[in-house]
Amino acid sequence: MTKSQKVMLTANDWAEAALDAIGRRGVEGVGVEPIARELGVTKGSFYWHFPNREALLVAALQRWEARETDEVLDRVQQETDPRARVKRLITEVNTSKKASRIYSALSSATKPAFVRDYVERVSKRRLDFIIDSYAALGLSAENARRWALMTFSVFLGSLQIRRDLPDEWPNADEPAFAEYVRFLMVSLMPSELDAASNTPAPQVPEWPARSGGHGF
Amino acid sequence: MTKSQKVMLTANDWAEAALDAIGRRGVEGVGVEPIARELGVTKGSFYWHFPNREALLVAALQRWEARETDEVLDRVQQETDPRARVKRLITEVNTSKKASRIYSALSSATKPAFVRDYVERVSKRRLDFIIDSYAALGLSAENARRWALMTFSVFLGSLQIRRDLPDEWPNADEPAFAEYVRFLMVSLMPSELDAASNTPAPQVPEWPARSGGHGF
DNA sequence: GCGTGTCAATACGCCAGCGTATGGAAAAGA
DNA sequence: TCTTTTCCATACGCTGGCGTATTGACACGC
Repeated sequence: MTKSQKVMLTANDWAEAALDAIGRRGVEGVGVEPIARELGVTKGSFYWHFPNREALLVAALQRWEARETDEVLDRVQQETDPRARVKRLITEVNTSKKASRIYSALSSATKPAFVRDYVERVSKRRLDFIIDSYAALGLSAENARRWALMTFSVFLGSLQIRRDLPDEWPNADEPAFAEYVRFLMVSLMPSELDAASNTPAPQVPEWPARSGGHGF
Repeated sequence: MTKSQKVMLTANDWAEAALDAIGRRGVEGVGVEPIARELGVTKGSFYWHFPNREALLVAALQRWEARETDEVLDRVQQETDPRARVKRLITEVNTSKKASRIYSALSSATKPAFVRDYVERVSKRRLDFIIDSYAALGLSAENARRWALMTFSVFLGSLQIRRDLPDEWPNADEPAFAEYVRFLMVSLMPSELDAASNTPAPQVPEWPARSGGHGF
């Protein structure tokens, strides 16, 4: 354990700093010399831990993929009730402004081509998880997919709105936030009729009309 | 009219090329020398039309803001029926893959600080337009806002899904696309009960429970 | 104590991109 | 025709960031 007082950076420290830089300055903003300055060292340290800048990006992306799947999904997956899962997913929008910035920065990145692979895997895992949650409610495969796509869209779109129009988004401590969450829960949850309509696998479309709705 | 055969670039040509570069390489990818190469000229041409790179970005953003408000909204605004407007907005997701890439690149950009102002104005105009569309259905201000936030989220999230998970998104020519649009229309449209419940401006929440839903 | 391995600082060459300065060609005006 | 204006090319200096090479400072095993 070599760790006197000079802190001794590890490769994970660099990867974490790179992830932070992605969130604050985008993928293009990940430079070894700028990050070295932020860490209080020079790039002489970096090129001992990594062969080049691309390896740093790979390490950061691996770290990101691990966190966005294992940690986040595990936290939502502890909810056994599918309805609680969706609600948890919605309220999860307002947690970790930093993680959402990283997601959007990676989603819009193009330059290192392999970034797209990580984004695609993480996004697909999330979507599949939501699909499974809706399927657990008894929906057919097609319907579960439709509901999941809409819920995932709301999740992603909410992240962007909160970033682009922060004044238009209710704060988590305001009552408007809880009201909006309740509103979304009603809108993003199929009614019992939908679920019940799925037991014998009907061939007719399961959502052609709406009898009631949000009325009271 | 000086315009023999040497094409004679104008400032708008540069701004348009910069917008295209934003969509393909992000805001950081807007360089005067790379764009000059793409236009078949040198930067000697650029610095005659613009004082510096920042001015090019401003010109590109002004052009973008004008297009995203006047053109797009006018195209949707021609629909007088609020329901048709929302449907038009949804199907508009699948048009112009390039425009959506520009939007997302600008939305995740941070470096020139004034980019955020343009994104905020364009986003707010779009959201306000959707809010007005729902208000035209007879919803209260709070409810119109809630529905609009959800619809706008679906719109933005769909753009991201189509970019991050293109395989999971139905093509416009497949029947699954039309079915999903119909599904969204049902989900993103308040029922007549909701609208009717708004005439005397009731003080009780207008969406506490759901009587029916997507069942058939 | 003494080498060995670990981590970081320094110095260097390289390249891409910004901004400037200057010159040139061709059309427009006089 | 001669000047002026318009638009672009060329050449230059400058900066920031990448990658390499070399050296240096500790810690630890022996």
